[in-house]
Amino acid sequence: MKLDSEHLEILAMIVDKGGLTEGAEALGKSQPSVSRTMALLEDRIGAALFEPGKRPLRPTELGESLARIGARIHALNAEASALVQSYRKGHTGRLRIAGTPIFMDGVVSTLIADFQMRHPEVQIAQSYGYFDQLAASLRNGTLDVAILPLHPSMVPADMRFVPLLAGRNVIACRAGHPLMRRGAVTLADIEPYPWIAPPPDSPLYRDLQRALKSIGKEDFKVSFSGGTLASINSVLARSDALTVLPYSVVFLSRKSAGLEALGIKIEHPDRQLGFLTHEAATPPPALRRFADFLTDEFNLLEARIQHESQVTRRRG
Amino acid sequence: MKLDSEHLEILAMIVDKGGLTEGAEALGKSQPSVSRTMALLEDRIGAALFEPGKRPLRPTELGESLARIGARIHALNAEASALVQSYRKGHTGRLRIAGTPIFMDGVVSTLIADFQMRHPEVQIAQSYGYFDQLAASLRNGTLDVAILPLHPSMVPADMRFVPLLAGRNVIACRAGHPLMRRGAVTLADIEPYPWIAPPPDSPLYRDLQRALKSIGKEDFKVSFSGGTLASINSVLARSDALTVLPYSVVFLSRKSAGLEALGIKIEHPDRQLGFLTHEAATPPPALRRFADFLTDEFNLLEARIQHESQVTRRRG
DNA sequence: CAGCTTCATAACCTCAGGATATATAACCAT
DNA sequence: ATGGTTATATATCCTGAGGTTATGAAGCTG
Repeated sequence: MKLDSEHLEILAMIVDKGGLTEGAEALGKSQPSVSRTMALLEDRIGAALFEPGKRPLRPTELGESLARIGARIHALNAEASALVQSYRKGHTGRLRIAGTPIFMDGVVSTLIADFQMRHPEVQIAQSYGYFDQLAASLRNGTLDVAILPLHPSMVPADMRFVPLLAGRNVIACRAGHPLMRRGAVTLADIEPYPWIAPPPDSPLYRDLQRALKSIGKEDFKVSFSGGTLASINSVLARSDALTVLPYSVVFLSRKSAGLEALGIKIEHPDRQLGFLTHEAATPPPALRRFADFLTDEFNLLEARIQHESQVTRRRG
Repeated sequence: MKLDSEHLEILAMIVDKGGLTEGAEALGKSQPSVSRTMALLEDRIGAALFEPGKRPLRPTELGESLARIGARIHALNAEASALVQSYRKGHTGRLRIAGTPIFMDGVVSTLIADFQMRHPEVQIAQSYGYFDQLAASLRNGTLDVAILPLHPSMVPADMRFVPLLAGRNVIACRAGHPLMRRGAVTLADIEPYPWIAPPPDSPLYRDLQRALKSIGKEDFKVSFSGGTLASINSVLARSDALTVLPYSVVFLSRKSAGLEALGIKIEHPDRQLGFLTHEAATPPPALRRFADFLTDEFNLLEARIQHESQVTRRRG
């Protein structure tokens, strides 16, 4: 025999309120409705839930026991409703975020930490990938949002791309690097130093090639390649090697990693960092919160970078 | 927003079984039924419960969370069903039992203890009373069963009386009483001893009067009156006083209280100990169990008393 | 015991949710 | 790839739970 949980909840409310009429009112139902419902329940279980012939309806022993269970069911049901509400508002849920490694490690991961301070109930699953893989994951629904540098013309038709930051690249080195002592740096200046290269399949590797070509340097010596940002930072900090990194990454890890950007202009990649989502997929509500958060934080970051460059320019 | 607990239970089953079809089967419903139910639930909460475009249906994060709650609701619901089953079989419930004090204390209370060993989930509320009050309580539904000595002609029309034991009364005294030394006891023998009387409003008091009158004793000295069985036993054991008690009570408290019955025949009351119930009331199922138990135990008791008297007679 | 309050019943209507039949979409193996 | 297999969704119909209002019956109380 299967009881209707709703019936048990109604019973609990009646017992709690001390009467059928008050219980019905508290439930937002009519009195006859709950009366009939209780009659039906009594029929089903084949026993009285209320003492017969008592006018402020008083539960029997069995009625009281079932009411206790009904109250617990009600609490669970309310918990479920609250969970749904929280989810719909974006305060709860799981967010699957992926992006290109350097940006994820250098910029996004710190922002994710901030985001989780505000929304501890949002579980974030982060992974890495480049454009093709990211787009595929978005399409097959295993990813909610991708964060990567992209040229507007490269955005697939079935996706939406929201730019967050201009993709300015710089040549980075350790803070105490010999090149940092001079004001302007020429091609000849950087000639003797070895290079750290991002993984060969990454866009940054091609950026590095193009950047060096743009300042007239066709071939270069690679002393280290293939590492993640943490490795790159380590090697960079303990050697006189150079590399090409997004300025935002250098900006954010200056203090912690002891990095600086050389004052030499290199070609800007015609891409912007932004996030990519699949139009067809219904995004988890938490994504909206995260996207808003990212937009705000990147605006702030951009403002800080602007401010910094003005101060530096004024000083220099 | 109020979710349907049933929906959550179905969701839990689908997630548990790993697919909609299997879940439907486990629930004893058709596959389209649960499919539509889940579609309805998704509509209501405005979010996906299952990853879209996955064929062995896989729950989303939200779906899994709600399924967990659904499973807990299901457990509570099952608990309620089990409670009802247990109640209907008489293994659970509350039993309000009342009766005349001497019998309740001397016979029934020990049986209640035995009964509760077998049915620990049956809560027993015991109280005391005489006929009028017991009948009134049965009629107004504050009592489930009364245990008292009654003459068949005195059973009210709206009630049912089941006799359990013949109402043989005896003169009781302490085990080492001077009268116990002689074989047959005469009226003259008991002349010098004081009497313990039950409460004056009790049937036993009238029994006492009639019993003594039946052996030719019109007036008697009362040294103690009005106590419960515990008091009577105490006084009886520490004095040479006599009293009239049901033989069953003496039989059961011989060892513990050190009582004996005199070998003098007194008038039998024309009543039988039995239990009285209200015909109109729907009895709690546990009452049936208790009534059956009482019947069995009293049969056993009667057999033990029979056996005893035969042994005594053979010996004496 | 009259009047108030509380609960039960009646009559009506809507819609959740049961079933079967069938379409459609993933999955899998060749 | 592609066709067969399996899993899920949709269509349609039908029953009954449960919502309503109106009204009757039964406890409770002064």
